[in-house]
Amino acid sequence: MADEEPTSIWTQPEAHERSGPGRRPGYSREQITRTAVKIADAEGVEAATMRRIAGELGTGAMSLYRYVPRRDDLFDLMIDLAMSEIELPDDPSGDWRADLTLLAWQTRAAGLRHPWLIALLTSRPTLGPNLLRVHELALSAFNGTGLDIDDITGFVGMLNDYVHSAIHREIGWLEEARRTGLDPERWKRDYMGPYVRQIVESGAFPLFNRSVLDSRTAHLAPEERFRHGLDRILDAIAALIPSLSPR
Amino acid sequence: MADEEPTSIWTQPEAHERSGPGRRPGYSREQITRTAVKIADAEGVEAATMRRIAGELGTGAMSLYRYVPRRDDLFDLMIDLAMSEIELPDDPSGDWRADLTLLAWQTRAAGLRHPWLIALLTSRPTLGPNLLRVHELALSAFNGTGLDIDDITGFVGMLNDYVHSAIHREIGWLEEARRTGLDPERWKRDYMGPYVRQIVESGAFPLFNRSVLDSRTAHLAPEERFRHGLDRILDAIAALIPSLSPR
DNA sequence: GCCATTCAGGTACCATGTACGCAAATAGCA
DNA sequence: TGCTATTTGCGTACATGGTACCTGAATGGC
Repeated sequence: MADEEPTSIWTQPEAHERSGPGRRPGYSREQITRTAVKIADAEGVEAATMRRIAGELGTGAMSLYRYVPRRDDLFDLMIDLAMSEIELPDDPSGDWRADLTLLAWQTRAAGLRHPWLIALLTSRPTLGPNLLRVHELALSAFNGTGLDIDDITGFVGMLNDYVHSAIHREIGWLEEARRTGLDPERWKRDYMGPYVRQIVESGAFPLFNRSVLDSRTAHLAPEERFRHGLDRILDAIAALIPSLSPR
Repeated sequence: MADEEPTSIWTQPEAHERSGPGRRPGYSREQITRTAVKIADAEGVEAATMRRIAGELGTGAMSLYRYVPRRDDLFDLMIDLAMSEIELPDDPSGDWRADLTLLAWQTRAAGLRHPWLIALLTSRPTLGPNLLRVHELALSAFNGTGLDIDDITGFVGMLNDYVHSAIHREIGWLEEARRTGLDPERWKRDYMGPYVRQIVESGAFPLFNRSVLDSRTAHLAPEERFRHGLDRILDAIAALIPSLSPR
């Protein structure tokens, strides 16, 4: 039963409820994944090392390898666990805009709860069951609009691009502050601040300056900023749907 | 001159042309960065280790630390070097759509030449001079359209989101194949293929199935796919610009 | 020609993923 | 009730990574 061949973790389900000889497993994929998620939430993914996770569970690092082939696979499991928190109806409501709005806010909530989620998600081409579930609902929101599948995937892609990068921006410098070990306020003032001020004062990039100095949305609460961008993307999609266009 | 304080590398320019006592530097930031880029292009960022870069230059790993504070800063320098290859006019042409199209294709070209670029760019909030230059041109493309700065940054963000994630998708599984050490063809067939087939055959996600089986754009050449998506985003932006709308 | 200063880079330390191997546990069978 | 095949638990060990520290070599000014 040697699997020399590297295969996706989703094709290697956990051996459940075995009935034969041999010691019973003392842990589980889910338990390990939950522990990893807990650590990553509190201290960042880079803190969720095999030894650390094992330590948290009161065991040795190598024990984990009975449940997870490689650390990268654990990332896939973490992503899927986080995605499982996204609560959506089983079927689309018929109002694509409402469905996608709900999906966007749910995704944002999960992304803020697990600041590593979006970075992992966009860095690994993974297709866990919960990602599939969410994606399926996104696609099905456009059912009945008369769009063909290419347009639908295109629009869902547009929305996902926005949602992911908006969350990324919202978290980005917060995470960077944590990684460098400074508290967010100091990071902004002492680390990035002086450089940005220097750029602004140089006057070399006038529109960048305006985007820093004259921006109104920059001073909005994060939720409002997210809502603004989301509405704009949904407006854009609406404008591209021929059957909705006045023309 | 102890800098205990962590500061952005852009506020710590290289000490050029010193006139005092002491040995002359034998290397330079740029030389080190170019070497790192060359290695990363050929074997991935993870191969561009301090030892490896130093080895390529015929020196010891620790010598690099005279020029670059930390490896992360080297990433910022690599990003900026790659961005410097993006060739753009100094001033917008007056045709925002043409300018942004050029920018998108130039960005794609750089992203394909340096498969690590987009991943690093989206994972690090960096503001190197060349990124600023490119961003400034993107913003200035909308000068004269009567849009306020918040709308402009919003539209530029929409475009960037698309361009980055489209390149990411185009490279994504290719990079994953390289990381796992399989050649791309085998990776698709043996690694991801069986799982996708299993999902499709389960029939659990009908629209996902259609997006896999009935998609026409999936079979387009990568350039055409990119062009399609780009046109759609630009159409969407155009539709959102009030002064261009028929209404 | 001496000296303060700067660079080169070897050595060393610690953290990480993980291959290997053996001990412990367990269910079926004698 | 042992015996055995099988499976898990996990200590040890190795390779590889970033980088702190330190010594010696080079260099321009006095």
